[in-house]
Amino acid sequence: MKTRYEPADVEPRIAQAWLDSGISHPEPEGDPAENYSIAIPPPNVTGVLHMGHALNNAVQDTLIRRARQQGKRTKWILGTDHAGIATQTQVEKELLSRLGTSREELGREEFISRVWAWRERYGSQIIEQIKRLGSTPDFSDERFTFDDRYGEAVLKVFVDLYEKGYIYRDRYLVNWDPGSRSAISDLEVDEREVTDTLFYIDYPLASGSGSITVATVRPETMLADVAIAVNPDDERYQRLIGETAILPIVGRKLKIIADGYVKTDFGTGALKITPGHDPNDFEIGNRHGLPHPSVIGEDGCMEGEAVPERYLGLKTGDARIAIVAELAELGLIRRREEYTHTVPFSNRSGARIEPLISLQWFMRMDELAEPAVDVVKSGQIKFHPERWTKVYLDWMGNIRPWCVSRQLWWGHQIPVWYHDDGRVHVDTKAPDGPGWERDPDVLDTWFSSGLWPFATLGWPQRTPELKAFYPTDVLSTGRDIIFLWVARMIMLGLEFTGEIPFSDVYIHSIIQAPDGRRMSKSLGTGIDPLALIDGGERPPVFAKSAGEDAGEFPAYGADAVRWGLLAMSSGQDVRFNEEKVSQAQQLTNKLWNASRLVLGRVDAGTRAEARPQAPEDHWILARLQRAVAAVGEAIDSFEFSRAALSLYDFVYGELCDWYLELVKPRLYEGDPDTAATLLHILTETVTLAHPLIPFVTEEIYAHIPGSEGLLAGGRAQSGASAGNPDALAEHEVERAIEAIQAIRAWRDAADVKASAILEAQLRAEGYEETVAHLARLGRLEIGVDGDGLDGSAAAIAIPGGVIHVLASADVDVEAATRKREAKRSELEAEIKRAEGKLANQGFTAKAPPAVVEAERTKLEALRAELEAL
RNA sequence: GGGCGAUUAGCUCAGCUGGGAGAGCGCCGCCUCGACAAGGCGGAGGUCACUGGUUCGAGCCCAGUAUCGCCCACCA
Repeated sequence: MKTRYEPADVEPRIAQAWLDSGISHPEPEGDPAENYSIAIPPPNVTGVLHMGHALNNAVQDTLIRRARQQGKRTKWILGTDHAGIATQTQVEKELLSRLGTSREELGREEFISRVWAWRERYGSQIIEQIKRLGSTPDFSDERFTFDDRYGEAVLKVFVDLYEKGYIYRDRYLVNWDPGSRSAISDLEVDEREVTDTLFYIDYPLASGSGSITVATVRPETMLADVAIAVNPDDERYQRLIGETAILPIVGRKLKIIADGYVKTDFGTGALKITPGHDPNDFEIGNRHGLPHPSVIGEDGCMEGEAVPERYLGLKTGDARIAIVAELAELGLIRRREEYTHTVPFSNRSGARIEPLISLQWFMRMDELAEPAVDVVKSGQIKFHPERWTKVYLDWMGNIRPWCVSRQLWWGHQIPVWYHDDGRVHVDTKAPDGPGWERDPDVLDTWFSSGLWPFATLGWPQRTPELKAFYPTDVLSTGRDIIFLWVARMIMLGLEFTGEIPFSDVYIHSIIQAPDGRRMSKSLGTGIDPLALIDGGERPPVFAKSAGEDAGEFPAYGADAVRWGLLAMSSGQDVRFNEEKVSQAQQLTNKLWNASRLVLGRVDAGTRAEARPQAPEDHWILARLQRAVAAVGEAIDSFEFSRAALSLYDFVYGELCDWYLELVKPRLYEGDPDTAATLLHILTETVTLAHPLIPFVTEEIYAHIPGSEGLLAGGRAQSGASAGNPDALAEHEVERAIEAIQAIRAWRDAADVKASAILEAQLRAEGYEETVAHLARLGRLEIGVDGDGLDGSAAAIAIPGGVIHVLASADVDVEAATRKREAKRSELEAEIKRAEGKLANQGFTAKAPPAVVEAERTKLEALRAELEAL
């Protein structure tokens, strides 16, 4: 065994062993209440692994491995998402750049087959990357949201919802994304701040007596104006309500109407109403029974009956310039001003949203939302951290219809056929006979992902998988898709299975770039998890100054990356910090070397068993017990950073820093009880650590004499960590540790060489069992006969007493005295504080007795220590 | 406009139900001591953003202020 743990030598081999072992592929048996299942958030089939995946995989794999240790039959459902827009866009780009062709040129069927080919080529990439992380989803049972079987479930859901009246088709104002040339949902729209010119335009009154001025940033939409609205209480316009204005350029008559929506203090207080191209105007138009003509087509160019011929086909931007020029010529532009406001952009294509009236499929959500609200309010589904509950409930509380149709090709085609004669056929199967044509649109990707937890298990068939693993237990994801995905899974799960799809929703942290920006490939702030694992270029975002080379990542290994990410993420958004990964690397290395110490010294015949002999054995067993509880509770309550740090504290701060040092003499003597106990401690420690750092623990486990099978197979924590902790022994060891630290600090202060063994006298009770440790680790020769005090050069204060150090050339007496006096005044100050507190009647009267008692005990101990000094 | 979160050591962050401020990294000093130099030991370093309040006692609870971040929302 090497002195340094090299993850690269170990991890691939072990990952393969896990794959071959079948541990992640359960038989579909038993009851979902006893079984444990998680459905992975399916990554985009053409995606590559990023930090969010790495963290989320660490989370889910930790949960899954813990469940295995608890003896549960576990299923981690794996699969990928066809990701409609994203994938289609990617393939279209590829077609254009490599073949100079477009999907339109290829035709629908050919294009789809190209996407499948693309999927064959790149689809397994992210799955391979997930393997490298050490994740153990069921690789033998991979799903895809565009598989035939999955597709059947999607169509069935559509048809059912249609028949129940939830899904309907309507001409409605939608968010049109000119980039992907499709409608998109409200959730795919980002608001961005933009500076536009606000034009004040005079609309002449039909009466000929003057004009009314409206303000707009989109003059080109005026061609679709149907009215002018003012606030009914606006005194300026009272007399104009009911009058008629003339739409410039076109000459159409516009009624001046009153509507409470109009603000009196913005613009001119008069609003042009364009229901065909503005959501608010659409509402107002509906209230007043107005038509909603359209002047902008799906290609973002001017079209429609209302458009004068000279403007037809112009892009909206060009049309704006031309129309403003014409208005200026007519003398109707009263004013222009800079105006900064937020406007919608597609977060798919980045294009500015063009609100358009369009014939689309919608899903009514309010009724479906009700039970989905109830199960969260009642606690059947819990969010972690808990604050996301409110976010979810607020959104569900005023949920709006969902536009589910997309004008794409890569997706589940809507199962609706239209006949020449006007008949409509909605069914999972095509109708017989001629004259039918299928709706060309496909469903929003999130429509199919919404079925993920049950469609992956074979629903609508009552498959053994569905019976055994649905409902699932935990859904772990990022907060950006709470509405897009989580909410829809809950609604659709309840509607179609009658059960909650999962009982806990864990919302993991977002890991930001080291400089606090969003991690993004295009910004150059992304960090590739695999570069961290296997070593690779450290991105420029790490550079201390611009242009400086940030060097390379060492090959930290998957364990380090997993632990590091978990330790970073405490439910809060955090900056990526490489030190945490490095800290984890040290942890794995430490554990590795600790195991070398133990395994190199025990016989092959030794079997792990707790056979405590000395106080430190009881102490470490108690600490182990505590660590097992702490790590377990932390994982169970989704506090992964706490779990990671609790583990670290135990392995580093207790096991390696102290126990191994204390036990060394007995280990070197070859004491069989010590060896057995050490093996027990080591076995239990790797078991405890395994969900968080699976590779190194598996590797160590394989070297432990008598170990059987794979640790990942679900070895349970052996509960009997030697029964009840021996409180007395624990206390003895604690004070021994404090004493050793005091001695070391004193040696340092007194400038004593590390190699010097000093003669000393112990003057303190309670070290009978541990005095040898004080001597060895404090590098003292401790006599206990009480002689030799005359030669005392210094006194070291330790809990419950003092150690006298005999005069020696190695001791700087002056420095030692300074140290002693410093300690003395420290003690005096603390005594004073404790006395003051106890003298406070309020404290003694109102504080809990236990607290007061603890304070008294502490004071006594301090006084004793000072006394001894 | 509404909501949520953050503000603790030089840096990145812990600190769960109120009872003497912690970690990792960085910094200083010592150490090739039979697991580990990616190591060990010791140390320095903090008015817990600010102002009030509740309490015997506040980093933690309450009110307000400031700064930063995120989410939701239909002001032309």
